[in-house]
Amino acid sequence: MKFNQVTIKDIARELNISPSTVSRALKDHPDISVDTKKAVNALAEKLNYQPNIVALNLRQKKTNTIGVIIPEVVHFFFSTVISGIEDVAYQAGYNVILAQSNESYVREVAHVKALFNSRVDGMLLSLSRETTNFDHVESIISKGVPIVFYDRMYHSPTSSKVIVDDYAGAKEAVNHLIEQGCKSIAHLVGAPNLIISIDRLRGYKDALKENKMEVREDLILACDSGTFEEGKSVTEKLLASKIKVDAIFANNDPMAMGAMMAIKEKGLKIPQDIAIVGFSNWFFGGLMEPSLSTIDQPGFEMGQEAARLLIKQIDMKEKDEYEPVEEIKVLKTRLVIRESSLKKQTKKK
Amino acid sequence: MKFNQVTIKDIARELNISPSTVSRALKDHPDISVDTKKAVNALAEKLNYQPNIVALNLRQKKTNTIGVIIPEVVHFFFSTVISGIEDVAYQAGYNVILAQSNESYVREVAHVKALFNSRVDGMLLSLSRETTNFDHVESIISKGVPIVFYDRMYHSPTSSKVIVDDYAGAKEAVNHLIEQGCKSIAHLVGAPNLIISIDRLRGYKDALKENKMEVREDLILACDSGTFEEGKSVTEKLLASKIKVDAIFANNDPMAMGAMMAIKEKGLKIPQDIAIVGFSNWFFGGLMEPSLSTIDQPGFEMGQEAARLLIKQIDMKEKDEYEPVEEIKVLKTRLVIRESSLKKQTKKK
DNA sequence: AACGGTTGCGCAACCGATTGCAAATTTATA
DNA sequence: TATAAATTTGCAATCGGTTGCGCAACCGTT
Repeated sequence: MKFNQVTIKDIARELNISPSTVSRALKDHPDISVDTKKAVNALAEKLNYQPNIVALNLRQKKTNTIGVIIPEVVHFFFSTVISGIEDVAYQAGYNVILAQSNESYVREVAHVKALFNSRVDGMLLSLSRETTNFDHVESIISKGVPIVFYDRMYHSPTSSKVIVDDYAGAKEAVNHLIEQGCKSIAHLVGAPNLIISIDRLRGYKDALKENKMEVREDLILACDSGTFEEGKSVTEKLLASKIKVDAIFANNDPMAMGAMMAIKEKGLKIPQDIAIVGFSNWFFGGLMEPSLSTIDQPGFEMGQEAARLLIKQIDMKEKDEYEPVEEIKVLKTRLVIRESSLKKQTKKK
Repeated sequence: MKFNQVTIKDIARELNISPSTVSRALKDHPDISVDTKKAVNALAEKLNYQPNIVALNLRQKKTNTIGVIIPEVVHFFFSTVISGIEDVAYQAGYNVILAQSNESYVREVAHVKALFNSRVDGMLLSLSRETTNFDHVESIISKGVPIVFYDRMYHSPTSSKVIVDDYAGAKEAVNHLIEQGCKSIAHLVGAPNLIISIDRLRGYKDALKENKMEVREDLILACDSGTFEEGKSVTEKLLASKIKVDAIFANNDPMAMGAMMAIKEKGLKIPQDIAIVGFSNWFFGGLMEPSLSTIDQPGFEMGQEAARLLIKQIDMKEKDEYEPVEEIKVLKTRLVIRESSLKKQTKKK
C-alpha cells in the first residue's frame, strides 16, 4: 500500500505553474498575483497539503527541536520538570525529544551524541549521578549547540543552568529541625558526584555550625544511589548502631520515606523520637503517616525556565549573536512543614 | 560566532574527489579503492565528520522518530510507560518525541497534527479523557501513519493497541473484597469516556452478579476527573450520606488514596470499617498506612510492547507490506493484596 | 591490434522545500 | 510607437546527503 504525501510540486503540476510560484503563493508573497494565490490556496486546501518539515529543517538548518536528557522519567520531580519543559517548548513551536540516561554515564554520552547528530537546536541536560567527566558536553558546546543544565549541572563557564538554591534549602531544613529542639541531626547524603548533594550537605553543615552545634562525621551517612531502598537500609543500620539520633535530614523525599519506614518498623515514633525532613516535595509525602516535611523544589518552573533560557539562546544563535556563556537562574526553595518534623507545636488547623 | 558542521563536500574538496565517492567510501562500498577509503575515513575522523541526519531523513523519507502522545507525564503509571517506550525505541535506533495532551482534546488534536507534520514514522497514542471524536486519528491512519494505542484506545478496526485486561483486573479486585466478607462495595468510576473506566465498571458489576450480589446504582459513584482530590471529595460525600459501605473499589490508585484520606479523617478504620482496593499499583501505595491493595498494571511492559508493535509496523511499511489492521495485545494484571483490604487474615509476614 | 571484462570514480538526478536573479508579460509614460 | 517601469513568473542553485548509470583507464586474452 502506497501513501504519498502531497508536495508543492503536485500542486504546481496540477496548476501548470512552477513550484517556486506555489511556494511564494502559499506564504502570501507580494510578487504573486491574487488569482494565482487563490488557485494555489484552494488546491492546497483541497489536497490537504502539509509542508514537509524535514525539507524545511534541511534548508533552514534548524529543526525546531530540543533534546532533553533526563536521568529518570519515573521520578516525581523529573517528570514535573519535563512537564514544564513541554509546556514552554510547544508554545514556542518546538518539539521535545526525550532521552533517558537511567543514571548511566555511558547512556548519557550516547544520547548526547545521538541528539547532536539529530541536529537538535539545543539541549536541556541534567547529569547522571555517575557523570564525572564532561568531555561529551564540552564537545557539543564547542560546536555551538546551546545547552542549558537543569538541576544537576557542573561548573562550566560556557553553559547556562537553572538550579535551585540547594544550599539555602538544606540550611532552612536543618534550622527548622534545630528550632524544633533536635540535637543530633543525621544527614542522608545523596549521590556524591552531584553538586546538589554537595550543596545540600554544605547547607546541613553550615546550619549546624551557625547554631554552634558540632558537625559529626558519624551522623553524615553516605547513600550513593539516593533511592527509597537505600534510605531505608541506611537508616536501619543507623538505628541498629549505638549512635543516638533525634532527627534526620534526607537528601531527597524517597530516602526520607525509606527512613520513615525503617523508623516505624523499629517501633519508634515520628517526630517524637526522630523528626524527619526530606527534599523535593514529592506529592505523596503529604499522604504519608505522618505527613512528610520537606523542601519544595519548583520542578515545573524549573522546566519552564530552562526551556525559556534555551530557546532564547537558540534565537540568538539564529541572529548570529550567540556565544556560549554562563547564565545562571537560581530558583527559590520553600520549607513545607508537615507532621514529620513538628515536635513543638501541636498539630495546627 | 559561526559554527559550521563538516559535510561530505568538505571532505571531497580537501581530497579532490567527488562527494559521491566520499559517501560511498564512508559506507564501505565495494566500488571504492582501499586507498581512497583509508584517506576518506582518516580525514572524516580528523574533522570529526558527523552525517547530517536531517538530510538523510529527507532523502529516505524516514525520520527514525516516533511520536508519543501522553495524557499526563506527571503520573506514575504513564511515566512508567514512557520509560518502557524509551527503552525499546532507543535500542531500535528511534528517537522519541513526547507530546502531552494534559487530558485536553484540543491539545491532543493539535499534537497529532504537529507530529504528523514533523513526519514521525509512527505514533503511540493514549487518548485524553475528553476525547470522544476520533477524526484526527482516523485522518492520519488513512494517510498510512502506523499508530499503536496504549492503555486508552477506542475500538477502531484499523489500529493496533496494547492494553491491560481491565475487566478481569476489576473483577479480581472485587472478588477479593467479596472474599474478605464485604457486602456493600462501592465503586469510584473513572473518567466516563475512557474504555478502561467502562471495562473496570463492567468487571465490578459482573463480579457482584456472579456472586449473586445486588448491583446498586447508589454505590456507583461518578468521578469524572479521576484525581486524588476527587476521590477524596466523593468519598466524603458518600460517608456523609446514609448509604452504608464496607468497601471501596477505586478506578485508580490516586482516587483510592483520596478515599483513604477521607475515611481516616472521618475517624473510620481501614480495612475494618471500610476496605479499599485501587488500580494501577502506584509505587507509593505500598508506603501508605495502611498500605494500599491494588491491581498491578505492567506499565513498563506496556510501553515496551507498544513500541515494539509500532516499530514492527514501521518496518513493514518500509517494505510496502503495511496495511492498517487491528492487532491487540492484552497484558495481564495482578492483584496485589496489602493491608487496606485484608480484613480476614491477620497481617502476614 | 582489437576486444571484453574489471576497477574506480564522477555526473547528475533526487528528496521537498526556499530564494536571488533573470526573464517574460503587461502597463504606463514620453 | 518606442521605451521605461511595474508586475508576475520561472530557472536554477541550495540545504547534505544517496544512488543509477556511464565512462575512462587498465587488465588480460585471442
